[in-house]
Amino acid sequence: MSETIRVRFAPSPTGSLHIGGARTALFNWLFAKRYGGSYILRIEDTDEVRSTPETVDQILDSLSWLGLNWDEGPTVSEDGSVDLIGSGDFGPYHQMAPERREHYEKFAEQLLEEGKAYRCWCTMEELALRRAAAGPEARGYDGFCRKLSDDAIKANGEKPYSIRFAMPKEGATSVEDVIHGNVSFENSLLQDLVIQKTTGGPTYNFACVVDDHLMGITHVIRGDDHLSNTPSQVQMFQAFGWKVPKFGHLSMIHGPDGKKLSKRHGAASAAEYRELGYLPETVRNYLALLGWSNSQSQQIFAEGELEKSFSIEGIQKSPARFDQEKLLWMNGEYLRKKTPEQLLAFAKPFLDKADFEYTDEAILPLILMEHDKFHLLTDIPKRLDFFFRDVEYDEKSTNKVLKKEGVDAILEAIEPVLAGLNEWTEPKLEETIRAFAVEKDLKMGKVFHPIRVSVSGRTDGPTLFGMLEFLGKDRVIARIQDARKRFCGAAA
RNA sequence: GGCGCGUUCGUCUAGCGGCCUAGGACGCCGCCCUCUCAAGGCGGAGAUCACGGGUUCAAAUCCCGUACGCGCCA
Repeated sequence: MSETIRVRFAPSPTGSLHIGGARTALFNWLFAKRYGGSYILRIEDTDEVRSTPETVDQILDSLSWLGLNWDEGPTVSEDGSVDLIGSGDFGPYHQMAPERREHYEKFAEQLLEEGKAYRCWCTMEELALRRAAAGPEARGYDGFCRKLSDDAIKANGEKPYSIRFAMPKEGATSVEDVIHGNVSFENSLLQDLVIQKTTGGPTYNFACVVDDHLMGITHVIRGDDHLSNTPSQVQMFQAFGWKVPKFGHLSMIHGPDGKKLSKRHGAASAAEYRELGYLPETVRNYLALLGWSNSQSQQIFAEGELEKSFSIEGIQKSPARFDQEKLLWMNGEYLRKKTPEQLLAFAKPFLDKADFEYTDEAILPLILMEHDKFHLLTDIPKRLDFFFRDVEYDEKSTNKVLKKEGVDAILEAIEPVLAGLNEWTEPKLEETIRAFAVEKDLKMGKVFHPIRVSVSGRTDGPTLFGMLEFLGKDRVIARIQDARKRFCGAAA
């Protein structure tokens, strides 16, 4: 029997989209694309204290940026406003919605009636007290209220209670995991989890089970950190007589030190990588390669190729460390595939933030000139700034090149040569400056480098003659004169 | 502490009993190209496949144990 695959990504809006969350979303998305299923987005906002509308917006924004568009879930309208009820046949797509909360209450009540769950009046204090009394061996809930007599229950009357799931204590629960294979857990170790808090709200594990069932989820693909919760969830599915979905637990992403990736390691959210100047396709491609590969160890995937080659078999069980170096290399690869026009469009937000004015017509040929050198979108304003504003001289560069014996004389001598040029073009400039070096019996570098640093302020940059052409005669000569005064001790 | 998961070059990985004197990619090193910086081309170093036992004619690949790491619960 071939049922239609339905997967979901279910973030809690308590922070921006973490890079690990982005990968979980990506793998769900890829899974749906590859096996012809639906990818659902569900917001798990049961944490009333920490969930905020702003973080919902951020998460949706990051997902959209990465191109991980959902088939069902919250909707974002033209003006950017978010509707959490969303569109699709299984909504609302967030757990705080009244309709959803009614479901959780109804199903908790059902378990209560069927004797598969029970009311628990234990307070935190009582729990702590009994745990202390039981000694260090004691673990989890002691089942106090599960054993309560009818009279005792009546005696509790209207006092607030939580609802606990009555976990079976015999046998074992097997989790069917498409990545790890079958994993088995002893039931005696499973806790009688609270499914409804004293406040009336559902707990994470319960809401998750109810929603996964109601939304027809066939494969639950999530992080390895949930593997240990899974047998409890499986038990709940079974208590309702619901079909248990298949699971797929993805390994974690670690920082370079092997510890869980966090802000401590630098950028940890998708939004940060966007701001650093990474392309969405880079982040997508790189994240896919963390824990997945095809048999050819292919590195770069063209548009649409990833979702075609993706397969469950290629998913790695072990955790992966996040390698910033490789990400940077990959971004360079993707940047080089872009046309100057595309690069300009992508770089716009960064150019507009830069401290200079530019026009598209002026900057386009410069982007072309430097095309192969960018690793980040932020490199575009960084490498091109001196074409549009005054030179900022790099101290190392001026020390190394301009503050040298004989440099002033060379620059002084080249000035009239450049001033006398009536054809200010790249080939003509090259011909003239080379001829100058030959005539003066100087090595090419002896002439090229001082000019380069004088006009750009640094040793690295675009091809010299192209740069001179774009700068124009007046600015070149003015900058050479200025540099001589400032660094070569030339008379003012 | 209990349970669970994991372990191939520094890093991401290929490998699913003989093709492995372990392949690719990032990074690193060298050379070439060259007006700098990149990019590109070529080459190199780098993994006793965590360790110890089995099974087998043959194991990175199968089984068992140990160690270490991580996760969940407490």
